[in-house]
Amino acid sequence: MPKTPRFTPKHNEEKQSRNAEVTKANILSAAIEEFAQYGLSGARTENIAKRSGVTKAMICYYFKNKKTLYQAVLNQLVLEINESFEAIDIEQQPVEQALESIVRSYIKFESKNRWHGMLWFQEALQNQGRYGEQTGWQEGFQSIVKLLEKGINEGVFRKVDPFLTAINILGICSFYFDAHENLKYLEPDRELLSSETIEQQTDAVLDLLVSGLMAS
Amino acid sequence: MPKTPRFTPKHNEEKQSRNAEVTKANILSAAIEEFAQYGLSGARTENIAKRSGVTKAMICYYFKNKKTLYQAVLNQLVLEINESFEAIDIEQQPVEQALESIVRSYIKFESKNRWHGMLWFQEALQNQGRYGEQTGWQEGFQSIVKLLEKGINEGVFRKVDPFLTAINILGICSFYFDAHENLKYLEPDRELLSSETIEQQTDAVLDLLVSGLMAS
DNA sequence: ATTTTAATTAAACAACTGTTTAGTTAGCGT
DNA sequence: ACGCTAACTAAACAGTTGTTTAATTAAAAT
Repeated sequence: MPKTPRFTPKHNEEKQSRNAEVTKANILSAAIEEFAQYGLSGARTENIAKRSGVTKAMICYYFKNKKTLYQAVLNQLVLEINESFEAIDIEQQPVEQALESIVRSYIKFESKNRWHGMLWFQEALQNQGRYGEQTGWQEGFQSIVKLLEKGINEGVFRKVDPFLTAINILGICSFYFDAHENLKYLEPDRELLSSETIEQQTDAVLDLLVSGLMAS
Repeated sequence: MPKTPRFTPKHNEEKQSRNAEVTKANILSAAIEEFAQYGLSGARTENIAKRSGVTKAMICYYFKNKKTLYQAVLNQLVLEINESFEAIDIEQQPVEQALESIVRSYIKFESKNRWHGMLWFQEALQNQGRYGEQTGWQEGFQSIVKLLEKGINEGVFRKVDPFLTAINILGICSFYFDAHENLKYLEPDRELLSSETIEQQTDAVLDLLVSGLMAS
């Protein structure tokens, strides 16, 4: 069994040449980027190696092969999304406020975590790892549906189709980031990923959704 | 110089074994599907060949190589989207009605033309062919922005950010189709691509957008 | 009918890419 | 300080994939 190497105990953890955990993590995060851009068959192990500053052999050393690495990436992402969203308590807050906090945290997640949405999209396009069937984000989706139903029953939201509307909410939040590389040419001056613009976008989304959903 | 073979003049154009135009078109449409799913580097010429029922050699015979074929696909798609949207006259109609006809025709286009949106997304993810810079869809986008500005000036629409809102409209319309392979697991009973559900989705989108945008 | 040309294919080729191997080195434990 | 083990590398290997070649066949032209 492998003994777990620790960070350099003295001085600080400046640069440490050999550390299994670290390089493994480096490969994984490089792989996320590569797979997010190019998908399973389009990704190149060479690129993943370069991105993480190791040789191709390391990938097989730690992850057996490309496909296994891809699965590892998928699992990693499921973990990350779960821990990001389990904190939110929708049940307590009033529906309008709950909607706002969901949208805010989802947009924040997408902006901090670009690769996630992109990889999710690759999965949608190619559907190889059956990411769509994985638990985790499905529950998140269902909680949006529930929230909408609750709001409708309370008479706060208009009578929309909860399922389709939940999809559309997801779409509004994701599209801006996932399609960014194409959208950025539209108004080159406006830096779409700057924190100010993201702030404006968040407001725009909330504005549109709240006005679109509220009764009366 | 190649003489252009015509369709069989007599009887009908049932099945014709050898016809450059037809096989070229077959390859092109097979390539659209393959590239839309797997992107440039992920696509396999072998698959494109199989999908179009010819040998790999034909691809190079007609399109030189994979990259050139990819460019041809991109050009083809620009043509198609242009001819689909140049017909719409937004200027004349009242803004609310114009918005509705844009959304309707955009959703219809996406539903009839699944690969387009998917390929556009691949471009967004990998940004290799600079599809985002290509003319055509940018103009379409600008016309949505213009429409929103007009509606705001007339006091029909609320004072939203026209640029961001245009992106969000696009997002709502696209996401449903582009992410379909992941969304379809959410409610397996509901056939998302059936004409009824698409109809419902169109109504849901229009409902959300109109309520979200209208003043008063 | 025959010739000619373009469309098409099968198989070889070449380039690329994922995986393995054998060997090297850093760092920990003693 | 020394040796052992795990982290790591370079290069070879094997499998895949894009492209080319040479031969074949269908259809148009004469």
